[in-house]
Amino acid sequence: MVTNFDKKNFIKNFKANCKKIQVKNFIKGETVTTYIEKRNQICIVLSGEVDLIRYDFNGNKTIIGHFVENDIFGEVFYPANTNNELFVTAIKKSEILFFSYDTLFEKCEYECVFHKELINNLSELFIDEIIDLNLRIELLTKRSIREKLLSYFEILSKSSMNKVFNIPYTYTDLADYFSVDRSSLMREIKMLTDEGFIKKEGTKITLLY
Amino acid sequence: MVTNFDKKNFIKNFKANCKKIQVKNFIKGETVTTYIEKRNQICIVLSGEVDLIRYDFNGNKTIIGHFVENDIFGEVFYPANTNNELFVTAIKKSEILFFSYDTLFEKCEYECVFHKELINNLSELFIDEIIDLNLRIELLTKRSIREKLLSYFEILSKSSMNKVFNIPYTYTDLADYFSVDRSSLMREIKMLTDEGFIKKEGTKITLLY
DNA sequence: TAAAATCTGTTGCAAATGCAACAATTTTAT
DNA sequence: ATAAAATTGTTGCATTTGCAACAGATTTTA
Repeated sequence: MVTNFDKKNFIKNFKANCKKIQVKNFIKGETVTTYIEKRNQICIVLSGEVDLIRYDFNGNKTIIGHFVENDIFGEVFYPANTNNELFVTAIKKSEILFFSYDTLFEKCEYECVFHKELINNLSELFIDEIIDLNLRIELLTKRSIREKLLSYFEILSKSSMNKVFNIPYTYTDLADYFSVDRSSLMREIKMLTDEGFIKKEGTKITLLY
Repeated sequence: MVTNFDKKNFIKNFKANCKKIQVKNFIKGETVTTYIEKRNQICIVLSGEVDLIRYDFNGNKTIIGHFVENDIFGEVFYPANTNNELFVTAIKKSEILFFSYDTLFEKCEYECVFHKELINNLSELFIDEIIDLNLRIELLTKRSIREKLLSYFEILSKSSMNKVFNIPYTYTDLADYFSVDRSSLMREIKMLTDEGFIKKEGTKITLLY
């Protein structure tokens, strides 16, 4: 985090105060939204988890983004001109906040002081989102599955300040996050294990170097 | 763009009005900045072009980001815990605006009305950055070089509203943008040409379908 | 404008990755 | 609690991609 700003508390206030927003609940499997150009929708995950899914022309599914509590997503952030069908599905029971970016900077009917604060804090959410995306790019640009894995493990290890940590995804999802074949990912993990770089128990990984 | 907001004009005003910023000039090859954790620096390209470069442990160079006029970049946007050396180099004569994100929301000593506007517009810059990053991820997650090329061509074609368009990079840089081997990229382009999908004259591409 | 540097185009071969398929295990839903 | 669904682990083989190397073209610099 950039500042000491309390994201969670901000979102709670946001929800309580601003009349320009909607909050909806979704059960697992439900479609939260589809990305429709020019709607300028922004969403924030209040609880639960959602995936941003792409189906390409031959029906292949790719998870483009994975959003958890306090993450921000929406069609505003997505480039136009990519002719993919994009939609967001709840992968567990989720509570999502919706608003239109366009109306956000309009004067609030209650002239609330809250608005200025809100806009400031929105920047923090944006920055967090940019950081997440840069992290993903950092990994995606690594040239081999091995390099991707080692970089990713490095990050997990550093952020938990421990040589032992848990991968927060299933291996199936991790393969998708790296955009590589699952069996190739498993093979590489096996090699890293056999070569003594890591120890693996389920999704619990221990760095041995 | 999300709104009718005039980014260029905003930056000009920003430069003229706000005392919390610095503007510096760089010649080709000069280092603009290095990413140092916790400095919370944000930069905007006023003119010219800069590359965000990563050198990994075995000295391989990767262009992580390419920023042109009005693009925003900086250490604030970059995940901590990645132990890479990151720095930004001017690839041509460039004028760069610097400020610290932390001081941005502090009261301006001149109490300028400009500040509120500035913060609003900063969001637009952030959103543009997020869109760029999502576009890059969209391409990076395509599973083959062929798919990457076709998606990219599709985007260039749509945004120029023409079957004929120019790739705004050298092929060397394009390979790096896709994070693939240059000769493999050239090979795939040759195959697309031979199979009659595209016509190629230098970096000018014509879609034949 | 000549020399240096970079970029393009190409290839053969090696290495990495993807694909398909399946059994075993674990998780989720009824 | 049990059936259904999803995930894991594995392999052989096909395909894609990377690597190295080089000559020719183009661009940049002095």
